[in-house]
Amino acid sequence: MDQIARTPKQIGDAIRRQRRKLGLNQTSIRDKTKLRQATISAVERGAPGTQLGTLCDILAALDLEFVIRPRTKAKPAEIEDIF
Amino acid sequence: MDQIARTPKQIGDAIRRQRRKLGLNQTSIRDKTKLRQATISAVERGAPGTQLGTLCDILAALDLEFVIRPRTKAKPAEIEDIF
DNA sequence: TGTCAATATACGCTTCAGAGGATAAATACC
DNA sequence: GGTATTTATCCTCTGAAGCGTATATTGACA
Repeated sequence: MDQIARTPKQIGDAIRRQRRKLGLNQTSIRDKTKLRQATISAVERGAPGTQLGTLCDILAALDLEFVIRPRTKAKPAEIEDIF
Repeated sequence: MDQIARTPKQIGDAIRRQRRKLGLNQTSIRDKTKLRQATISAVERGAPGTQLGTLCDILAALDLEFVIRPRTKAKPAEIEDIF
């Protein structure tokens, strides 16, 4: 359930997964935050230029949080989007 | 040991803590990445405009990773820098 | 296959991150 | 206190994020 994320792409994926799990669309996230639907889209697609504030706003809207920890020996199965 | 982080400030703090734990200074992170020392400084100080790519580069240099998970009921002790 | 919802892109605009480069201010250490 | 190291801040410039708005594309489903 917890998602390991080391790249913008993995972070975007984890966000999209959780959003869908909550049965929400990008527009509803836009309403919960002050972000545009286009911005949500960019984040989920892994835009590396996404700003930290933007990301934190989205996480809050999805009731998610970051945990920062030393890297684990990656079981490949847990890191799903190397490419 | 794992750090909960919900804001740019908390993320910056966790990074700084780990960097120091590893006995590194900002200049050595600059050498491991292609970032300027001034940029490392800004990230650790919690600049909300920090870009995701920048952040991931720093995490990699410190051998850290993100985990994204549903928010836990915060024990205040674990969330140390609300202000 | 046609239609509506959902997501991805586009244009123009403003703002700001991070670059190079340099220096001030703080911290540590003798 | 004096000095060296480390971290914060400043200047200018370029690139791009996110904005508003609008539209194209994709996806879901009857």
